[in-house]
Amino acid sequence: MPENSLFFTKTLLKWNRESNTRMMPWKAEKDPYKIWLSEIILQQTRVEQGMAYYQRFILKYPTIRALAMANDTDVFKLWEGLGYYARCRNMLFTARFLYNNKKAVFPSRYEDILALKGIGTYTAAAIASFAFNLAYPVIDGNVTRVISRFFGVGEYVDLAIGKNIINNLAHKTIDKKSPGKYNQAIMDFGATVCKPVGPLCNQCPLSGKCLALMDNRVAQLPRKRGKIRIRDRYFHFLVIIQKDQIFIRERIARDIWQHLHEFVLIENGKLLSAKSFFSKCSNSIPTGISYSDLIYSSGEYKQQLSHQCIHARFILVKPKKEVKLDGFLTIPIGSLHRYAFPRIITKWLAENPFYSLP
DNA sequence: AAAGCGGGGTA
DNA sequence: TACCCAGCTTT
Repeated sequence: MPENSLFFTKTLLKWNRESNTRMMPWKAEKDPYKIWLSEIILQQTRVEQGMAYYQRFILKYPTIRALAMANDTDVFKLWEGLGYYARCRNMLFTARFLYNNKKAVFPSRYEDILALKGIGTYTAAAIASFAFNLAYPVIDGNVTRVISRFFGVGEYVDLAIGKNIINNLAHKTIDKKSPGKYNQAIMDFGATVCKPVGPLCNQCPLSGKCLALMDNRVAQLPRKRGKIRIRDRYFHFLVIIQKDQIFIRERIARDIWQHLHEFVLIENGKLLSAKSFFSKCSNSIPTGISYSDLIYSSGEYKQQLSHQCIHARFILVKPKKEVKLDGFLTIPIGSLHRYAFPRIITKWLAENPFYSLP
């Protein structure tokens, strides 16, 4: 087994030197701030999806100080569409923490990096190895897959037992001399060769000693526990327009899309037509708004989240009586673009420009 | 240990 | 459809 582990490490480094053609803007980057940003953006996010966001962020907020000074609305606007918005919140918090308490210097010890909000074991190891060449193995989806296949780990990798085995193997196989290079190598290898589906075993340099391949279990590994169940929710967005102003508010409840914005939201057990919406939800609808104020009602918009499926209808009204709403911002329609909204709302906005509506 | 959190790509 | 992606935090 130790010789297999050495073969594994050497082969990945060799593959990285000779065959790894994957290019990313933050490769060879040494600024811990930029590495941090790239790693946060890439949590549960494909490189191709995060690339443009990274470029825009670096341009607008090139330093810890710049990010610490930014206002929340602008930063969330830049994050809009990327998902997992707690990442954005935590980055802002940590940037301000570092700026106010650490002279805007990013910590260089693994434990100190790990202690920062929004940074877990993967991200701490990535920053420690890439920026400071410390020998901490990254363990992400790629690494878990490559290791579990090559070493034939059949335990559930999302349970403590399997995690421990992967963790031990990762520590055993990391190259102590070039941990950054090695971490980069194994992730790129997992993304381009040892892929989740359709791995390129026929041209894989590890195939000679890959236990999963020998046992014909490549497609079965890594093993994971059962899947989650998805909850359906039905959102009715009441879009209220009054003298070229529109009502929006920030979502602050303990729910999805925290710190993004929305219109008046009324949730129901099922998706209602505009007409039944006004009759069935009358006690949730702000006073002074009635069916006779209806200008337009959209079809069904759907969005699949990791744990929920959102069904939404947009109902546009222009109340005849003046309405006031507590907790809402009234902003000019022309300023909508400054605020971050969930994808389902930006999609509706894009397809229904207000100038085209009656 | 399990749940919750986005959005998009791929077979 | 189902699965997964350079995961983390809270329950």
